[in-house]
Amino acid sequence: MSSRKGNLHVYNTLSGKKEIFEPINEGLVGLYVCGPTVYSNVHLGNCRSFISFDVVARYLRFIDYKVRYVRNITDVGHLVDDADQGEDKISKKARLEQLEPMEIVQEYTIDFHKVLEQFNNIPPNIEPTATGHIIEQIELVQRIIENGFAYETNGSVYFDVEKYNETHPYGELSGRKIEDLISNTRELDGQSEKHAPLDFALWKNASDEHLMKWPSPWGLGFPGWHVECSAMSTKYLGEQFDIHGGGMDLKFPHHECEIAQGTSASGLSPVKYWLHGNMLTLDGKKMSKSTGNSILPEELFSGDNTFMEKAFDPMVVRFFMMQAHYRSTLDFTSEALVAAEKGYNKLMEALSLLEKLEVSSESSLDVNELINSFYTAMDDDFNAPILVAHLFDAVKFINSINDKKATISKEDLFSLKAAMFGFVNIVLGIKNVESGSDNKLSPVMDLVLDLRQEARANKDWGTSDKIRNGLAAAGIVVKDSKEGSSWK
RNA sequence: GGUCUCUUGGCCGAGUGGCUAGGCAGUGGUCUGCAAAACCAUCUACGGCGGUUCGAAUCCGCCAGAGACCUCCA
Repeated sequence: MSSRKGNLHVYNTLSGKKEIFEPINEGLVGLYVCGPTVYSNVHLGNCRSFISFDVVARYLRFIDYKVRYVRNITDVGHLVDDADQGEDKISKKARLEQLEPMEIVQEYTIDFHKVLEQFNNIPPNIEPTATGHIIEQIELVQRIIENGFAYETNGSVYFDVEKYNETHPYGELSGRKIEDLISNTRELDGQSEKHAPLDFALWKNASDEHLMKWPSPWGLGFPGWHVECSAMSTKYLGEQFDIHGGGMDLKFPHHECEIAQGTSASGLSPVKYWLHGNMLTLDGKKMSKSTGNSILPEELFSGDNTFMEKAFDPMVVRFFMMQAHYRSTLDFTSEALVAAEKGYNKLMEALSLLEKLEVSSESSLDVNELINSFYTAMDDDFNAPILVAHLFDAVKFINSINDKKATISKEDLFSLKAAMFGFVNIVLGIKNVESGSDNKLSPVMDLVLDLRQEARANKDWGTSDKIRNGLAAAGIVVKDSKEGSSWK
């Protein structure tokens, strides 16, 4: 499997094209993904991003890389819009609810973990918090000042963008030119402290009413908007690491600033491959909490929402997301979810059928070629939708074998089982939702189906159909085949 | 206003110069006591106009529409 490593190509936002993936240290991958700000429940759009990068981490490991996956928890609020007078988002909510800021942080961190677990995401190896790395952030700011790329004003420290731009291209990630940025700058609070409107805060002086603040060489304050990711990625992955992921909406200014901070601190561009996931849309518009155009995972799983006509299992939602490429927007509609649910069930059916197939001396299809297509799909910038398409090729093949219209050899069945399990469960992270087949129900069902079978043998269709319809009403589907009846 | 991206069949969604994407839905058939499932076959495409090319959904230009970023946001 390790021979697969050289084939992976990833789309690097920095270069604007697909590049062959070659880690800085052979066999090892440093992966950093921007985590959530824990001042409210994560919505589905946030989840998509974390699920996308979960698949990235999973596939890298699947092809035998040792991955250190770091994803931060932003528990220091970032500045909000002008109306909030630069007030910290987390402390604002804390005062509104008469709670300690860390109480809020705790509540939503737990929620975040719970939701991602429902989506079957694998936790990152390190999940550092911003408040736990204030010292590292201060040290980073100091280094940037020492290198001449930042200055202090009234207890706040700002990054000197124009100075940086003299030697490094500010805007290289998001494809912006500094002249355009300057001409488009809006008047924002605190601008009078800056030498130039484009400069951004590395450290902010805290007002008296500010709840979250720490001592620093520049007085009491709190870290600026972008330093935490730079400080923590450097600490755990080094001054230069392989992959940095995040949503498209973080490209500018957040990731642009991270590049500027990292480069001005160490002299090295911090990230080799920048990967950006696209937005989840609802009614064709970006899912966003602030516009009310969002849905919480819980609401989706319970069906308690105004957008969807029914409830959907987390695994169905995850499968739905896998049918779209991570760099494309994905529109969330009830109709599309229903379709995905059916496709998901079909895939799961085939997977369990794999355990019962009869083998032949030869295979009527090139199984190695089929399995190879799974790898090829994922090697092409984690193209999960293509992988899913090939998985359905396999589904068709499996069903045909079951119908005695195709054959598979013992060796090929072994390989196919391993590959299907590997790509569906391990790579895509999709597991089978157990449907009522618990210990107590099972013998009861055996008895019921046995009775029905007797009725059918007597051509007592009335009784037979009554049983089937009754079970259907209870959500249990009975399927008859030549070998007997089964249920789920 | 600036920068960028997108527009694929009933729905979702891949593909980026010639070769079936796939899922769901539809239609016809096989199987079945009838269903369901499955299998086989089949239908509905590349926003509009022009250009490059032997050939374009795919490259170029213009037009229309949508979206993202420019401000915390995955």
